[in-house]
Amino acid sequence: MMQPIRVGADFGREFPGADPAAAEVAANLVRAASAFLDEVERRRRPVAGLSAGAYEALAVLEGAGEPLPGHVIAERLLVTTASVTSLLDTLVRRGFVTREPHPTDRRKILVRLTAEGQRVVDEMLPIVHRTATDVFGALTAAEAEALVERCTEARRRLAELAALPPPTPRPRRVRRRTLADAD
Amino acid sequence: MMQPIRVGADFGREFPGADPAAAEVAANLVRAASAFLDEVERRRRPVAGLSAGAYEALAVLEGAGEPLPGHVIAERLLVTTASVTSLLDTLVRRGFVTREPHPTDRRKILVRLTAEGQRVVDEMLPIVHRTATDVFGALTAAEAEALVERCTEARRRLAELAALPPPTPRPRRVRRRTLADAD
DNA sequence: TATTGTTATACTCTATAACTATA
DNA sequence: TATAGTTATAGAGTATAACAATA
Repeated sequence: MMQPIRVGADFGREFPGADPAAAEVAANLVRAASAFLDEVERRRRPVAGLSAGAYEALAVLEGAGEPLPGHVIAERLLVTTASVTSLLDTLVRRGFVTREPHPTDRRKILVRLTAEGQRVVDEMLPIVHRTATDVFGALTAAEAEALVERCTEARRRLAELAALPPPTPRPRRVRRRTLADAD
Repeated sequence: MMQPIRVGADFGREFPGADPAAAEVAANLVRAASAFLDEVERRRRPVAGLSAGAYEALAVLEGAGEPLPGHVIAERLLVTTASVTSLLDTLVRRGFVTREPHPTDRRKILVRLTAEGQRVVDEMLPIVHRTATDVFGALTAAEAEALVERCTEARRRLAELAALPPPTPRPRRVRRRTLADAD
């Protein structure tokens, strides 16, 4: 009952110049990734009731293996330092990290994982990996490697595209209906 | 310079029972999908400055080909009717949809795309498909089909998992470091 | 009673801008 | 001047709960 997301037969007429197979790949990839993240969040919620960003911040800290200044966390999370400030407010309030002064540079703070924070990470990371195993563990080594390769090529291409100015208005579309109501 | 996201050599010791290949597939898939959505948003922003949810709502309306009651939009978007109310407030204010009374069921409203809303959809959808073509258009038919298949299997598996109660605490993890700082 | 939609409220995430302290 | 962090402010998105109107 769970079928691939497919484009309609008139896709080519409606979107001249667009590749139907590419559209299907994109739709199916995005939906799969989104469903995966939903399942991770569902399983992870009971651990500490934190948002995805908060769990990521804890994982970054734990991955570094040492206290980190705020702007480094901001870089890894791809958000502004202002956003990190409020994220850390939550984590400090919940007792999962502490702020301490940087020993040599007094502009900086160091964010340190508490024992409780470490406990959260120790519960949370296996949940993520277990979910991955539940979802993708049945793939053959070749299938897994092919998937990783395709995703890496896509990320490579996307990194190039992101460096370009957004393309200007496309050829106008002809008529209606595509993969709209695929759920 | 853009390499696949890989787990560390000690992954197996740290996360007994977790499949390293599955973890790599999950990480690469999620990152690729996220980068794709970022690029779509970057290209789509100039069209009308709407959020992803607002564009999706317009696409749902246009895909249906007729005015829809609010709760149907909520179902398709997987959000509550309360969320749709505020989403529609924005779209009405911007002039992209109108609310009108349902002819027979006076509890309902019908949301209708305006000419301006139609214009937004006509500009926006080709941008999405063009992005897909830019990113995935170089795949062979076999590669594309394999990708679609793997994603569909994952969604199928995830639909099963979502129906289960979240699994209870996993075997404890042994030591530190995995795919933390892969960016 | 159930359904539809709105309002009220609250919380999180994120951003920009202005500001302080420090380098 | 540049960097690090905070505060203030704002806006989007989402949710739950209570409610009104209608079926």
